Amino acid sequence: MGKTKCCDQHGVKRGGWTPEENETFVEYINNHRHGSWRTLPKLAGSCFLYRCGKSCRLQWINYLRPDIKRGPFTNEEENTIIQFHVMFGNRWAVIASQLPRRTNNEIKNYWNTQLKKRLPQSGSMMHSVVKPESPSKYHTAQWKSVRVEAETRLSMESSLLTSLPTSESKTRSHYSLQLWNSEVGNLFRMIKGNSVVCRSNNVSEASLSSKLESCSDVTLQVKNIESGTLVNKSQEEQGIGYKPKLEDGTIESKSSYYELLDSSDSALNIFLDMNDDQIGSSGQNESFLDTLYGKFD
DNA sequence: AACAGCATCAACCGCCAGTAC
DNA sequence: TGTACTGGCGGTTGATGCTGT
Repeated sequence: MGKTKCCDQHGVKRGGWTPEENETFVEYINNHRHGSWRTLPKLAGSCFLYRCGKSCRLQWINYLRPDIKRGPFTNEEENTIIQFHVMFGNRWAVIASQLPRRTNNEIKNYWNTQLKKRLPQSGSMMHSVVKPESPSKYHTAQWKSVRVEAETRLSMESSLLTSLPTSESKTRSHYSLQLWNSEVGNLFRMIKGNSVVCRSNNVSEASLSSKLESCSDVTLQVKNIESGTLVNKSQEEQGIGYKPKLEDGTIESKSSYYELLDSSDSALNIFLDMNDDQIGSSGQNESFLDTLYGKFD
């Protein structure tokens, strides 16, 4: 539907807010509460502002609200951001809800200017996917192809699931988070529309980059997506056996590889077994997490 | 001291979903 | 039921400050 830009009116001021404007604005809000943002400047009349309501709202939420915490992010806040970004991607509002005194904008800026730079660059994991004509087919095809790809790469991720101390791994939320943080979860999120570079707190940059490096060694041939068949089989399907590289460049033993494959395959199947209602929007709703938890109860 | 390039962050833009009419 | 309005969100931009040469 066509919408008029709220700031297209004549006489609407733009740009940075002056201290006087801020002061008057806060005073007005304290006396009247904001009500409708769009009508606020009119209601406020000549006492302040030739600002559009949207600008007022933003200024209040991001700058003037009394409960905003300013200043550098603590390590704890940083970890929270990273953790939730892994789970929810660029859903700043969701992440901000975990840091109640921080604003979406602040978190977004902090991510883009600080945290993002520290993350390793992901390779093009979807490079071999053939893009069908319709979005729904594309969605299905992506998921199918990534599942196949995942099956060739699970060994690298499985160690995350199997290396936890027993006591820790028994905590369902921790395990679920671990799973969600895992490459399987990452692949799943990519299909759901979040192209997020996954970085678990439990994975060092070195190991992750090692993983990504080894990923590039795996050639994936998934062409006939509609029929669900593989035109060209990958090496391990031909019995050659894919051997993940370790950080020191050595090759992981075949036996451990196959042991690990099992657990991650199960993990992938858990995601696959969930329907869209359970998953919700990128897996952020509570029923999704409950469903996920339920898989381990 | 002057300039260029980079980093930061406040502010804006466009889109979307919910809601009122 | 369709349209318009509003609030909210994420992406992007531009002004400003900082740093290196």
